[in-house]
Amino acid sequence: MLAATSLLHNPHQNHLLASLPEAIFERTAPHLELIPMPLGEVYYECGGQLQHVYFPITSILSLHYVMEDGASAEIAGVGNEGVLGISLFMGGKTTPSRATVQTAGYGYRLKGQLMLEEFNRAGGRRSGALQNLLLRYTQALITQISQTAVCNRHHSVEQQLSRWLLLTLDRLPTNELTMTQELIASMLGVRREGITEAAGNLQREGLISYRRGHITVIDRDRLESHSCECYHVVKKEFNRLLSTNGKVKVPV
Amino acid sequence: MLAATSLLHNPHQNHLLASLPEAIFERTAPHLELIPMPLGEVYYECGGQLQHVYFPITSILSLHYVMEDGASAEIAGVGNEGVLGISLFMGGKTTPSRATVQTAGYGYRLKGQLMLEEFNRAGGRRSGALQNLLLRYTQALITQISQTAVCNRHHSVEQQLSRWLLLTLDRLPTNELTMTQELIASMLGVRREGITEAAGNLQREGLISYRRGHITVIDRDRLESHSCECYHVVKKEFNRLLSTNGKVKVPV
DNA sequence: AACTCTCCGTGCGCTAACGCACATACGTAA
DNA sequence: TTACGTATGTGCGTTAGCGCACGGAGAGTT
Repeated sequence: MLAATSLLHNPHQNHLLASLPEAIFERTAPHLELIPMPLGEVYYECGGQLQHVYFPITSILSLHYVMEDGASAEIAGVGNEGVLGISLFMGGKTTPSRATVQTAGYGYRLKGQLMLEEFNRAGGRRSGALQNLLLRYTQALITQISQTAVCNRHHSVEQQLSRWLLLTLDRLPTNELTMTQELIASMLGVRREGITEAAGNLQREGLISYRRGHITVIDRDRLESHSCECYHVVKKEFNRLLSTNGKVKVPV
Repeated sequence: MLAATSLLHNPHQNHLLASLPEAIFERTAPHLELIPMPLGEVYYECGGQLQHVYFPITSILSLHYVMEDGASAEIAGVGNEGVLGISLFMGGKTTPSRATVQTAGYGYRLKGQLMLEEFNRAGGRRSGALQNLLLRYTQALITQISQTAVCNRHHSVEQQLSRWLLLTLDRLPTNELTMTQELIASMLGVRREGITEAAGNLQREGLISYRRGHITVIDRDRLESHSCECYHVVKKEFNRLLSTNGKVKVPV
C-alpha cells in the first residue's frame, strides 16, 4: 500500500519542487511528507496559524474569502504548479482568507520552520534559489488574483466558467474533473443555476460534456477561444515566471 | 523653490521609508530622488521594464489592467503607505498591468539596482530588514487585490465607491480629493452614470459633498459603516502587517 | 428492484447595472 | 461678462444575473 503510493507519487509532480536545484532538493526531500488531501478539508482558516507549507501534486486547493453574510468568492487556485502558505515566508504568518480542497488528491507538506531556513539561506551575496523561486511563484499568484478581480468585474459567467475549467484542467492529469455544479458555483461566487445554464451552453456547443458531478472537456482549443483573455494572461505569466528551463515542463 | 520643496517634502512621509531602521535609511536616503508625479502619467506599462521603484508621498498611483477591448479595472492603489515596482524584487521584472497617477503629487524614486542590493543584503543568518518590510508590504498588497476581487463580485457600486473613497482618503492629508466622477468610474470599471448616482446618494445622506471635480468627505464614520467589509479587511491587514507605531518594528 | 439522496433542469418575477442620448450647470479664460 | 469646454444630472429601454420554487433524473444502497 505504502509502496504503491510511493511509486505513484513523488515530489517532482509538483512543479515548484521539481524545478529546485539538485542540492536544495536533496536537502529538502527527506522532510517532505506525503499526505492525502480529501475534498472539502480546510487547510487554512482566516487568521489561523500555519505550521506547514503544502505542495499539491494531484490535489487542487482553492483560496477564497468568506464574507460576513456567508457568501464567498474564490481568489485563486493552487495546484501542482504552486504552494499553499506563502504568508509564512512573506512574513505575515496569516491571511484573511481560507484554503480548502477543491479536488481531492495528494500533496506534500513541509514544516514551516524548515522551509524558512532554506528560504533565508543565502547563496553568496545573492539570495537563495528557493527564495527566488517562491517569490516568482508569488508574483504569478498575484497575477492570478488580479485577473480574478478583472474577470469578476467584466466577464460573463460563461466566460468565467471557461476560464476556471481551463485553469483547473491544467492542474490535472486527465481532461475530466470531478466536480458538482454547486461546488463550481460557490467557487466562482455565482448561483448554481448560472453554472447549469453556462455549462449547458458549453455542452450544446460541443466543448464539454458532463454528467452528475463529472465534467469532461472535449474540445480544449475551442474552450480556450471561448474563454476571456484572463485565462491566457494568467497562463502566460505562469509560464514566463516559472518556465522550468530544462527540468520538468508545464503541460501546455 | 527647491528649498521650499525640500521643506515640504521628505522621505519620512512615505510609511515604508519611515519604518526603515536608521542604518538602512541613512544608506538609502542619499539616493532617493524627489519627483513630481502629474495626473495621468504612466509609470508602468504592461510588460515594460522598470528602472526605478517609486515611493509616493503625496501622490497616489493606480494599478489597473486594461483589456483588449479597452475596458479597464483597478487592481489596487498605491500611495504613501507603499511602493510601486514590487516585480523588481519579486523577480518577475514586469507584470501584465499598468500604473498611472490617479492623484497628482510628489514621490521619491530609487534606482532598482540599489534597491535590489539592499533587498538582498543579509543581516547575519537572517534576511535583511528591507526585504522583510517589502515582503510584508507585498502581502498587504495581495490582500488589497484579493479584496478587490471579492468586492467586484458581490458588492454594489455604492459600496465599492465608499470603499474606494476611504482607501484614497487614507493616503491623503486632507479630506478632499480632486477627482472627476469619470475618473473614478474608470478606476472602478463601472459607468460614469453609476458613480453619479451613487455619489448623489452619498451626498443626499450627508456623507460627502462634491462639486465639479472635487469630493469632500464630511462624515467619515458613517461612510465607513456605509461601505462594505472590504475596506476594513484591507485596512486591518495593512495595520497588522505594517504598523508603524514608533519607528522600527521590523524583524518579527 | 425499489428507494432515496443529491444533483441538475427550468420557469418565473425582480433588480442592479448597462448603453445611449441629451439636458444642464459649473468654472476658467478670453 | 460672455463663451466655451467639460463635468454632472436624468431618463429611457435592455440585459445579465439573482432568488425562489419545484420537477425530474442519476447513482449508489439496501
